[in-house]
Amino acid sequence: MAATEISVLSEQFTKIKELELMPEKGLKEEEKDGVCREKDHRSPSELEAERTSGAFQDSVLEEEVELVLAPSEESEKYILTLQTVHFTSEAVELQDMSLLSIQQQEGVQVVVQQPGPGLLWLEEGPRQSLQQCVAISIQQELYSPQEMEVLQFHALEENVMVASEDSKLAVSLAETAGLIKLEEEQEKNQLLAERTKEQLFFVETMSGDERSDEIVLTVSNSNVEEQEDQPTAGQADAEKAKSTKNQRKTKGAKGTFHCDVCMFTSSRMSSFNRHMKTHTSEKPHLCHLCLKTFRTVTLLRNHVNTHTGTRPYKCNDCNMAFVTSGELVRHRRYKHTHEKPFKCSMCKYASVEASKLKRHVRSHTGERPFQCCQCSYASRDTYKLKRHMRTHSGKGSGAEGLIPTVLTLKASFKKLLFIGTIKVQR
DNA sequence: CAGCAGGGGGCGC
DNA sequence: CGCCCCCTGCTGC
Repeated sequence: MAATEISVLSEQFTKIKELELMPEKGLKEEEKDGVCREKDHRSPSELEAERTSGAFQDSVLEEEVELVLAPSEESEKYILTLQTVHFTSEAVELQDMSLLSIQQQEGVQVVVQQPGPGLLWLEEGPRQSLQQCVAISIQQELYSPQEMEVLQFHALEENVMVASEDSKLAVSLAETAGLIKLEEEQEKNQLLAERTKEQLFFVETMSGDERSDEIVLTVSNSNVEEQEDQPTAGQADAEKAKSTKNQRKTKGAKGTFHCDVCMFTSSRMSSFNRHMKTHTSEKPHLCHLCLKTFRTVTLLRNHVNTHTGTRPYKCNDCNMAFVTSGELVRHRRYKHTHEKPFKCSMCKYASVEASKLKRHVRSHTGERPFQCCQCSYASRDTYKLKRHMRTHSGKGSGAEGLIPTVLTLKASFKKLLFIGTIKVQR
C-alpha cells in the first residue's frame, strides 16, 4: 500500500514544503519529524468485531476505521486522523447518531456541537450502494486544538482499500498564527492538490464566523472534477470579478469612469480597468517555483527575485540591497534620511512605517486585540502574544495562543459532508 | 538578578 | 503584516 503524503517538516510554522511517496511499513511509523502516524491494518472481520463493541454498536456500518489522535512521545505532536467509514444505505436513518466519539479526559471538557444531522450523505436522496463518509473520533488522549500541531486527514476510497486509493494529506497547524495564516495555507494546499490530482484531497482552510473564532477545514476530493457546490476560491474570485466589473463601472456625464467601490475616477478606460483589478482578488500570475500567485507581473517579478536572490535596488550610502524599491526607500528612511512620514496625532511619535504608527496608537487607545487563550493576558501585537505564550508552556513556538479555541471540521467529497464542531474547553 | 511585559526599530516577504 | 531583535521598567526572590 502506498501512501501519498505531505510531510510536516519543522516545528516552526510550516508551509507544506514537500511531497513524497512513502511505502507503508508497519502499524506505527516514526517519522523524521517525530510525528507518530498510526495506520490501520485490521481486516474487515476485526473491524467488525471492534465496531460491535464500540460507539457504533447498533449501526449498520460495514466497517469502522479507527481514527487516531496519536501523541508522539518525542515531539509531542498529535495527529487527528480522519478516515472514511463505509455505510450501507440504511444508515441514512441514523442521522441522529453522533459520529463523534470522544473520550473524556480529566481536566478537559469536550463539547460536541452538531448544528445539523451528524451525518449528511454525499448525494441527495437514498442510495443503494455504499457511501463514502468521514467520521471523526478522538481516541487515546484528547488535546485542545491549540496543542494539535498536526492535523492529518486520511481518506480511503469507497469500497476499495487498496494502495492506489489511499490518500493522505497532513496539514501542519504549528504556529498557525490565527486565521489569516491559515487562509494563506489554503491557497497552497489547493495548488498542491491540483498538482497531484490522482492522490490528494483538497484541504481548504478558511475562517468561519469571526465572532466564534472558528476555523473551517474543508476536505474535498480532488479527483472529482466538478465542484458544483463549492467552487474554488479562484473560481469564486473570477466569477466575482466578472460580475462586479460590469456592475461597478459607471460612466459619468463628463466621460469619466467612476468606481462604485471607492472614490476613484478616470477619464481613460484602460486606467479604469487597471484600477478595477485592485478590487478583485484575482491573481493570474503564477510563480512556477512555489506556485504562489500574484495580481500583477511586477509583484510576481519581485517575488521571483526573492527566490533567485536578485536584489536590484541598491542603497547608494551603504552596501544594502533590496528586492523592491519600497524596501529601499524604507531602508533609506531608517538609516540615512531619518524621514518619518507617519506621525501620531496624540504625541510626538513618528514612524517610518504606517504599521508601526498603528501599533503605537494602540498604546494610546489601550486596544489589545490579541487575546491569550489560556489566561486573561491580551497584547497589542502578535509577537508579544507569542512571547507571552512561551511563559505558559515553556515549549513550542508560542503561537498556539493564536489558534482559536473552536475548531470546526468540515469535509466535502462529491457533496458537502458536514462533520460537526469539536469545542475543547480547559 | 531573573523573568516578564511594553515600546519600538529594522527588515523579509 | 509578520518576525525578530533591542532597550527599558517593573516585580519577586
